[in-house]
Amino acid sequence: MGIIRKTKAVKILLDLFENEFSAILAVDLVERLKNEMNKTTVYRALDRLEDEGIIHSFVGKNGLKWYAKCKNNCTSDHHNDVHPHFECKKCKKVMCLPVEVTIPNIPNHTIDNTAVFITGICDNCND
Amino acid sequence: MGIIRKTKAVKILLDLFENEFSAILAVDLVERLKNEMNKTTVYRALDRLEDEGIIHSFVGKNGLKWYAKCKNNCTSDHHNDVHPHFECKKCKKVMCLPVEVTIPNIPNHTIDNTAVFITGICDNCND
DNA sequence: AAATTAAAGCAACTGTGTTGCGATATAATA
DNA sequence: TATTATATCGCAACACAGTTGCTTTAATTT
Repeated sequence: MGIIRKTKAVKILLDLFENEFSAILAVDLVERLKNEMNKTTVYRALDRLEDEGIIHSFVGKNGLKWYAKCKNNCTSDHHNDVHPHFECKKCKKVMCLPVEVTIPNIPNHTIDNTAVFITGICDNCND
Repeated sequence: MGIIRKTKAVKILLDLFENEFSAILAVDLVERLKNEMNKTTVYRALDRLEDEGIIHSFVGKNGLKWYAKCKNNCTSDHHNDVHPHFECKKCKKVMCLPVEVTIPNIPNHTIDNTAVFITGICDNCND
């Protein structure tokens, strides 16, 4: 762990996430890259990038998997990106929101991980 | 809307949710009821019950669909159950938490719906 | 450059959820 | 109660995201 090969697939994906502000659907990546690599390759490379703490994944309302770049020094052991994900009903984009969500104390429960998924209308579409 | 037929499937499902505190996986329902009804029937009856505001659904970390009984006078138009769902890593149960989660204001964003999914260890397993 | 190790490609598969449609049950009406 | 209308059921087939096994190819190591 800690070592990730700079394969063609990894380079392409890294580049893609570098230039993409919003999150990307796994299936969209497969579609966009179908001429450059096999879908198995896409899924496996995404897995590796996530293991390395370079990107993180989450599941949308419909059960589809999204990926977005990590910004908070995540490692293979721990993802620090516990921010909400926001899906705009208009432009359909999904974005990471740079805000903290505080979960109220729940008696006797040990909280391990929190995923917040918000839908609504984003700032861009709200003008 | 507002009228739901008391079919065999609906009765069985209602009874099941009445006696079940935690949420139930759709696939588990299909499995549990496979001798009594077809899986298509299960999915369609669940749809109807959700439309009527009797149960609500959400998606777990793995993309699987969960259903749980509504407790806050939900209607077909609006589900008021905006509580977190908590999955225990030990007993694997998923429960609705009766707490409010406040999402911080996000400039220029219109919030429509919020889904919070928490994983950890529940009170029952924490003793 | 040769050997080692990891990633890529392909095809076939898994599993959840959906759809179309004829058969059947429920409710409305006569 | 018998008849008609309408919604649900069951079945088989399908859609589709994601996975697996295995062989080939590419990236590192020595």
